[in-house]
Amino acid sequence: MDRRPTIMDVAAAAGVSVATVSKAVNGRYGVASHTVDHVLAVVAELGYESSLIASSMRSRRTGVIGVLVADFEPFSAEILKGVGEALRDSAYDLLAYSGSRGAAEGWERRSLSRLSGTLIDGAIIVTPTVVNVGTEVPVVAIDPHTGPADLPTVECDSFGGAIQATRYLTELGHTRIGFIAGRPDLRSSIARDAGHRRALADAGIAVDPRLVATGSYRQDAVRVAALEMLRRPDRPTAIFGANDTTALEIVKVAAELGLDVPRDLSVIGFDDVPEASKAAPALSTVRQPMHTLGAEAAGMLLALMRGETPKVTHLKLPTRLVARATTAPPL
Amino acid sequence: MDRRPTIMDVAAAAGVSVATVSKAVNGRYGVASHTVDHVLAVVAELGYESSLIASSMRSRRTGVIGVLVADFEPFSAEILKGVGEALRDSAYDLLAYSGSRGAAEGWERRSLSRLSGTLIDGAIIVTPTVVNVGTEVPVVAIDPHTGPADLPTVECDSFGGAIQATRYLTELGHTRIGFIAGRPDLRSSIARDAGHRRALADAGIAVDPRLVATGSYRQDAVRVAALEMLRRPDRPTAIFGANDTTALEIVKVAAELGLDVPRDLSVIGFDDVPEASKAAPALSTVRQPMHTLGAEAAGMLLALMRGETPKVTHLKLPTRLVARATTAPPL
DNA sequence: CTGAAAGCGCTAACAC
DNA sequence: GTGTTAGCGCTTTCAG
Repeated sequence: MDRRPTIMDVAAAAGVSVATVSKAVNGRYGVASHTVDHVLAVVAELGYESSLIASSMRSRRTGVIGVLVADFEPFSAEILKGVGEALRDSAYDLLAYSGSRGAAEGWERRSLSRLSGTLIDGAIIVTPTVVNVGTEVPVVAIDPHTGPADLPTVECDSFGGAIQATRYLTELGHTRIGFIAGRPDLRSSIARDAGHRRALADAGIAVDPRLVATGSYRQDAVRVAALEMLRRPDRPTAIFGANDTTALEIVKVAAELGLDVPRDLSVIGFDDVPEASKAAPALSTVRQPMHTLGAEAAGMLLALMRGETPKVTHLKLPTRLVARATTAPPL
Repeated sequence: MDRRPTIMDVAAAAGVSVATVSKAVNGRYGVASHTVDHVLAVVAELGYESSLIASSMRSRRTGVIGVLVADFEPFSAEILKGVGEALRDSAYDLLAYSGSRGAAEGWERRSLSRLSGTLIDGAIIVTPTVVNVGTEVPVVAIDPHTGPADLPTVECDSFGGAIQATRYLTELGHTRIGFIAGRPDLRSSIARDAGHRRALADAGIAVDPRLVATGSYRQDAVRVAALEMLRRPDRPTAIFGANDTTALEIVKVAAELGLDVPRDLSVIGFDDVPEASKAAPALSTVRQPMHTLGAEAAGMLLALMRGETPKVTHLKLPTRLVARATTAPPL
């Protein structure tokens, strides 16, 4: 726990000024090469590393890209892997940040504000609910939740994906299909709801309002909704959960109620997070390409940071149905 | 992209000094409550958020915990989720950092040095190769790679896990069992090698040095090793890869060589990252509890940061064999 | 109760 | 080619 050497320590040990050390370390011109060598030797000997904070405070460029998430949960972790892959060969460090109160409204504004202009040169915000953030650095949003943003965005086709999910259910022969939605104020959530209704309409099935509930992507709310829906005498034979976490919770509730999945109840989710395929039974779902989402956002951000204007600033990626073990024809 | 308001802007708008703003924002004593109210109102109006960097530069406490990784790959992403879960209800922000040259030796020293004492109040380092890092903040290492560290550590039982893997193979009837190791200088890697040999010895099988190679956890090296091993006339009927990434690459090479897994070759890995179960065929492996690893490290770090001395400073968690579709008896 | 002023470690002008 | 100096935005004594 001894004190980390500062640039002053190096300067003193090398017998030069701090300015010279700074120039030597950063490879600036105007320093004799033997001085550079000497300084670098002292740097190595002392194990000096410039403080990211102090330098970023002055220089306004840090070589760090930030990924802002509400929370490190499965979805954002997958995104992060994608961003990491895309940035692996770039010269950028990657910093992922999650505020302590991820759930609180406005986390993205707070995090961005705390980091931008100083610590990071650019940011990727994952599932922000607020997107009109004024910042000093380029920002790309992944799966933004509110209306059309002025921010460049990358997301998957939630509408189309939801159609795939519900259509799959209708094609299996289900007619009583429940839907447990995400947060009603969120864009992707609304799109999934709309897709569900469209598929139902396409199959000539009327929407039963008692078979639609709001889970808000929150475990407790999903549980309440699922319990109520599944205790009905005319309970649905299939439920579409607006994301995998929702769907997994539905499966759990069904099990508690003594219902066999998929015999008594089919369940399908959305996302295909790793947990979906590891669940028992493995969850049928609609896969969104989370790695690609992250990688595309990274590419877009890099372009923005180079001062370019990306040709596509609102990328929408396709989804794919992944039928696994929680779906079957109705009895 | 307008400039973020600084504390000076707030002070000017509120007609007070920056010192007063600082005190009001941070809830320090010695400010009239009506002044506080007024300042806070201005803060809200302007959308001011203190710069994490600037404050950390002065105050030495930031309320941020850092997770340092070489790279955001599957293993570290799982750890991160575990840490995130454990810290969800704490007051700490979580910051995960990966330097641009994650592969380079000494990344952990560099990252830690750049962040510690300034940006973060404590750190969890994932799979560091260097652990004698002198720092100003408490540090916990997960799965450290070198000898007994003076640092508190959390890791899984690599030795026992490797025994499980190889024993499973011998029990299936394999006698020619290859091993593609990780980096020879890494602790967990050495332990897996040792476990493999022990299980072989237990089964009365002599170690054939031609069936042991070093993959260094690097795709290219694994490929070379696997190709060489599998092209031998007396090729092994099973290979144990020191981690899942290694094993997955072995499966790939086998396929290219026209070998059917598991009919012609059994493959088993180590870790059970999400990718293992999603692979086709699904990878048999030894599961290490990555979430728990992360959560335990977080708990330990929190204790350290509170100034406590954790009773256990070197935690070793058990592993579990997960037999899936890449293992079968030899022909 | 409030404000002026001194830095935290570093970089970038600008002198020498 | 090298050193001096002025801040970056903030917190913290210490006066008033």
